[in-house]
Formats: sequence, structure tokens, C-alpha cells
Amino acid sequence: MESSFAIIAEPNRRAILGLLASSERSVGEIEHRLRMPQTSVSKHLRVLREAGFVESRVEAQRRVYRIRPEPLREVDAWLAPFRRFWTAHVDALERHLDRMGQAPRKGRNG
Amino acid sequence: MESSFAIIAEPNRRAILGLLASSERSVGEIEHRLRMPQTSVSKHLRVLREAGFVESRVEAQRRVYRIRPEPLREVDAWLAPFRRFWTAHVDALERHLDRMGQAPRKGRNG
DNA sequence: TGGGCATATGACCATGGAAGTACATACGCG
DNA sequence: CGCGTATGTACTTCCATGGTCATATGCCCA
Repeated sequence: MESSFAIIAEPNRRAILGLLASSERSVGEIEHRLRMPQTSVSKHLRVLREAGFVESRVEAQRRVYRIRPEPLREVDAWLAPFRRFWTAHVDALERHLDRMGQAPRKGRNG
Repeated sequence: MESSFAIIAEPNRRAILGLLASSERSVGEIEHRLRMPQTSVSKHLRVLREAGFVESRVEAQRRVYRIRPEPLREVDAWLAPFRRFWTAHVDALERHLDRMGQAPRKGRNG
């Protein structure tokens, strides 16, 4: 488990991140919202923290977690080369796929 | 292993997808480029195929694989709520994080 | 039809990670 | 100062999965 991709492969972790996307939350809040055992939440938060996905703030006895964007940004960056497949015009995509059938290299109307 | 996220958690699979991003390739081509045993390539391709990431075309004895965008698009969609963290202006982000500090917790003002 | 290459599949092993349990620690309150 | 709540961590168990080896399948060509 090194890559950011492996981290977000876990559904519960994605759920936690999804929750934190809208606002920061305490562990108990996450536990309650996701109906997940607290130890499980803590464990996942630890993984997320160590991977840089979240950071925590201490507020009395509570730990309040919030998103740290970097690793997700990394994932986003990896997706970049693939976006051409679904962005732009649909017919351009079709033409692209069609071209892939013949040429080992991309290249569109010159 | 159901989710698209789990599929791309595997580094070799990401490598394969990365290769296919520029153009379609035969199994042997992937094997050679990534210096990965053929059986391994085939297995990963199978996983990718069953998950809808790629599709294959038969060309004589060769199987030529190409990208199918849907699952990656799904990943891209999941990232959407997080993009606000790194897109737009930095000060907008700061304002956002600042807002998060108010926390939409119930019972409190908010 | 048979040989040979390209690819797929199945078995086996080892690894890694997820979940549960139990315990340790920290903090606030009275 | 002691209790209760909130959180983190170590330990164990179990299962999924990747790598590899051996082999099967399918297609071309002579």
C-alpha cells in the first residue's frame, strides 16, 4: 500500500473522504454518519492521514479531520491523458476511437 | 474487487492503461514495453476487460486492446467534489477551508 | 493436416491488507 | 483526583490477489 490509488481503493475510505469533502468532521461524527465501528474509522483515518489525504486538528477530546488535497490531485493528474476519451465532442471521440483502429499514434485533423 | 478504484489500485494495470492511453496495443507489445511476463499481462488485461476498462479486437493471432473510457470516467466523476480544493484561486480555497472551520454541526450556530 | 507463435487459463504459493478485539492514553468534568 | 468518553494502537485471523509455472486454445502458414 503505497500509492494514493491503493488508498482510495477502499470503499470506507472513499466514504470518509466523501464526507470530508463537504466539511471537516470529528471521528465520532464520521462513525455515526457512516455507521462504522469507531476503531474502524480511526484505522482508516490513520491510513488516510499517513498517506496525506487528511489532516487532523485537536479540539478538546475530539480530533477534527479535514481534507488535504495533494494526493487526490495526484489521482486527478493521472487521469489527464484519458480525459480526451470523454471530453470534447462525442463525434470527435468516435473519430478518435476509429483512428486508433489503424494508427499506433494519435493525431487528429492536422 | 468490484470497484473501478480497486482495479486501478494495481500499478501494473495503471501502466497498461497508461500505455493504451496513447494508442491501442497487442498483448505482446505491452509485454515487451512493460517488461512484464506475458501471463501477468494477460491476467491484468482480463481484469481490466471484465471491469470495462479495455476491450479487445482480434487481429489474426493477436488480440489488440484499447481503452474504454467509462470506468475511468466514473473515477473522474468521483473526484469532482474535491476539485474545489485545488482549482480556482488560492484565496478562494483559503476562504473555503475557513468556512469549513465553522462546521455544519447541529446544535451549534450554523 | 501439422508446426509454431500469440494469448489465455488454471494451480499453487506468498503477501498484504481489512476487520474485530482488547487495551492504552488523553481530556473534561465534577 | 477519579470517572467517563473519545481516540489511537497492537495483535490476531482471514481472504483476496498478484506472480509464476505448466498447459490449453486458436490462428497463420506451408
